[in-house]
Amino acid sequence: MTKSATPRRSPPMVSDIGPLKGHLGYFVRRLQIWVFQDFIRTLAAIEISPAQFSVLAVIHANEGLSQIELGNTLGIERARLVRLLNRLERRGLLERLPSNGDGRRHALRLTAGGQATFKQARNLADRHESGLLAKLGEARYRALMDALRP
Amino acid sequence: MTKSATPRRSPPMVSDIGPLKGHLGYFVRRLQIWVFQDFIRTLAAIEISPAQFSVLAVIHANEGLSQIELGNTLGIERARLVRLLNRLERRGLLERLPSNGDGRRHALRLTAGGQATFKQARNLADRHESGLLAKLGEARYRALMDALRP
DNA sequence: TATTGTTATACTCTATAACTATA
DNA sequence: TATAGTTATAGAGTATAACAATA
Repeated sequence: MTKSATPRRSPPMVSDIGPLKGHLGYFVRRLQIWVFQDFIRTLAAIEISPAQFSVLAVIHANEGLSQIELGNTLGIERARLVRLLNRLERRGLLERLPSNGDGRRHALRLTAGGQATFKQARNLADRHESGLLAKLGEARYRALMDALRP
Repeated sequence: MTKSATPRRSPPMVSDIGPLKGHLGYFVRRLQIWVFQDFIRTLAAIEISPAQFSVLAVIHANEGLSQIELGNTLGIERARLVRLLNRLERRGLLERLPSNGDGRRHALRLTAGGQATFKQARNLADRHESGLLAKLGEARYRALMDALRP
């Protein structure tokens, strides 16, 4: 090929962000979007979003927990969680079993297929994380992790 | 009063987050939500969201810039920006003037009312930021700022 | 009475595609 | 042909309220 097929576009001209320079929330938001976009791209082949990955991870680590516990752990509203779980259940990745003891609760479990998908997801998520470390540099990555972890 | 009027609720039981412990994106997301909720509460009285604040701030610092420049600066898609600006224009906070030179562009400016509202917003946003520093502690706040700023 | 899961509604955000007017 | 702004649509996230079943 002689030349790029993509049309030449003017370099995106960026302006002064003014007082946003002094706001933590602005930079946290920009980083979060950038990280999630990379995550989504990396796991696109298996169609697992960041929220779905977090749900599978917590169920995997806490088999039999209830929806309310899952929601509290991840900060997801219980009404929102219902639809999230519906989709994963329809995909055959998890099941809602009757809870022993409390008739109001469901005990959440990954199915065999859910375990397999989660294993793939974890491999891709690890690749994503290594990519972050490479792009941010070890020092900055470590500084962020140390400052962010509660 | 003798007792709290709010019903007693069981302490939210939180589970193990498993492999999420090793993912930067998880912690960045949790922090971002926490910071934005605080921002929204602090500026609730004047009904300015984080996105609206960022738009007012960049227009204030770059009077006459175009929508595409504003979008590039903040990472906001131009289609989304249209509705954001519509609302602020309807509230009388900004105006879209004809650009000299290029008939396709608008030159964005804050109105007098927009300047006044932005001044209020900046005061409240500063209070929000001081609150963050107090809640996170100076060391952690500084570490985050240093690691986040590009 | 309170809690768990569910349904429903409304609003925001994000991602596209297509249209227009201008260049 | 490409760009700036606009409109429209669909999907996801967020915030509520209300309901049934169970405690």
